[in-house]
Amino acid sequence: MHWSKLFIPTLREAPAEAEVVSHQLLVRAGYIRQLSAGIYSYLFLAQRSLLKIMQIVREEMDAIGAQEMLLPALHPAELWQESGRWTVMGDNMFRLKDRFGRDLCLGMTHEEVMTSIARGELRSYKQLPQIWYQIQNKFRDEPRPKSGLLRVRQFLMKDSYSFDLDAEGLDDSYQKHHQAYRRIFDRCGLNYLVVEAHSGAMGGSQSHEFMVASDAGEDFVVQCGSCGYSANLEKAVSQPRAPELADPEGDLTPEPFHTPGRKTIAEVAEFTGLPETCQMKSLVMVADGHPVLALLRGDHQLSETKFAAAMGASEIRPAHPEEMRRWLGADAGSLGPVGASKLRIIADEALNGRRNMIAGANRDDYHLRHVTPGEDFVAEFHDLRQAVAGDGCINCGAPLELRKTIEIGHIFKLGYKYAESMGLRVLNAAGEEVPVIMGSYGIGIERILSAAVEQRHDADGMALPVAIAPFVVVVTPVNSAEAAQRRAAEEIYQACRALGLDALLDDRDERPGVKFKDADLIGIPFRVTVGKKLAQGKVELVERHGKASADVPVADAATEVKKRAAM
RNA sequence: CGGGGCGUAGCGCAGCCUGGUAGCGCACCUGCCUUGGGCGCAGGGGGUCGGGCGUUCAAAUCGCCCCGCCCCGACCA
Repeated sequence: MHWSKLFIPTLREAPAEAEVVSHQLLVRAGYIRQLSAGIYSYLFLAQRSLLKIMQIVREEMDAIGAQEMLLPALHPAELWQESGRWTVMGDNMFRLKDRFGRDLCLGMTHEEVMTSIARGELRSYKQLPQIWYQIQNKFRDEPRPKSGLLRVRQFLMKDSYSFDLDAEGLDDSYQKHHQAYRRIFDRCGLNYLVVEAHSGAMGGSQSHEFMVASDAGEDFVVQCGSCGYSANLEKAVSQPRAPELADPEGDLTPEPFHTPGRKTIAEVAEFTGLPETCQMKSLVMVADGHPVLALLRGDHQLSETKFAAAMGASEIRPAHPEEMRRWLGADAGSLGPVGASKLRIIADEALNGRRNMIAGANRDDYHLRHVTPGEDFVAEFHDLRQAVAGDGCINCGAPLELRKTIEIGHIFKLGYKYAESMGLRVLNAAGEEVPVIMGSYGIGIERILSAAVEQRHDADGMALPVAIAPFVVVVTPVNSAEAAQRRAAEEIYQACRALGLDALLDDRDERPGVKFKDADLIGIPFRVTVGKKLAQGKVELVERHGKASADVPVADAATEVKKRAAM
């Protein structure tokens, strides 16, 4: 295509509100424009890139036997009421009414619709397995859209759903997706990692996330450099570091001592001269309406995800100050497990086997020393703490690293949740009616583009991988006043097209600097510069990523690009 | 929803405190010039100063209300 005819509105300066690199560059390079908070228009270049990403996704999904469909974005409330998610999704769901006052919503995900199709049509185990997918807009009323295309209210998702007769079949569908996702992200040129994840509001038993390491991301994952264990921080388990000081020996009795004004772990540590690892942190929580005292080692943080899972609770919150006083008789800062009879007590495993620790006394401005779990109070032990960098790997003991990441894909084993709530059953070989076991699998299309920009950019702009760049090569005559350059550039451009390369001819009447800057900014992987060396029959072939440059004969330029682009 | 910041030409910003003709750079248009990294010169177009109400002879500027956007937090597949 001829650049002079295209709409590629590049900017010298990034809009003030863009903070993360991918947002700044996508706007500056004329890929996207914002319509409203978390709502973006994808202009010509973005659309070309997204179409390429979607094509890769399609090819790999089709390769595992998945069948593409397109479901509605507009859903009746009844469907979501059946699964129970009409209420579960809360304010995150866009809701509207039709002219008759009937409730509708915009689809945030499509388990309900897919399940409703399946239950209407699937009758026999002989029809299984099935994998159905679509690439479609999702709508989520995010509390806080941010970071350009990374967290938005309307976005493209490839979502697929598997239907199997039994757990073994689901394993197979899950593995197929896992492999397909690897191929998709490999082909898109991303460096990514696969981590264990928790299932959240989707429900289900097993789940993995595909993550791209980036400071622009919002998820934290821990990773073991030694054995490869990796998990979302919400889910990660670890060996805690050893307490800094050994516990006092013996069957000592809890003993109150005055701690005036010392409320935080740090203040008590400073006051007693003992490390934070000697203290029990007491957090009063409410899980599905029931009061719970959660105990952690002083230096550890509660993982709310793990806590909710341990409680089997769907809604958890910290207790209000008046609740704490009612249940324990003291304010936050002096709370502890000894004598806490009105609450269920659960403790992190790092406290199991510890002796004679310090805890709040349930009396304002007092703490207890010599508190021992199992002797001075009874608690259930669970993994409740958030892993931290430097903890030991649960598998091999090596120190864990913490990385910030962008989630680009997520696969779930749903189990029977939707089949049961929505009545999706088939007859098995024995003629018995059994529920179908499901999986659901998502890829954020725009996040692939954003993550690629985050991962591959420099001071001049983006350097997109060949597979997802809007064009593979741009042919740039340096001096558009020179007919010979124009002619050679046009020939090379045509030769590239003849080889099936997505080529762009920069035929604009601009100074060379402008053309170079623009080409770098929008991130075309290869540039053929037609300039002075044309007199010797040579042009320059420049790779955007790394800026390596080579002189090649005019006649070889297109084939050379083709060769390098295939690498 | 809590905290903070911002809203003046397409983009980046000044002007506001101390009320009195709306400015700068880039971009855009015309002409000349130039042609290997956002070139130069000359001329030109473009503004409900986010919106409403109020104060005032007079409001971008002061007051009140509202809206929008961004960041932090809460929340989140």
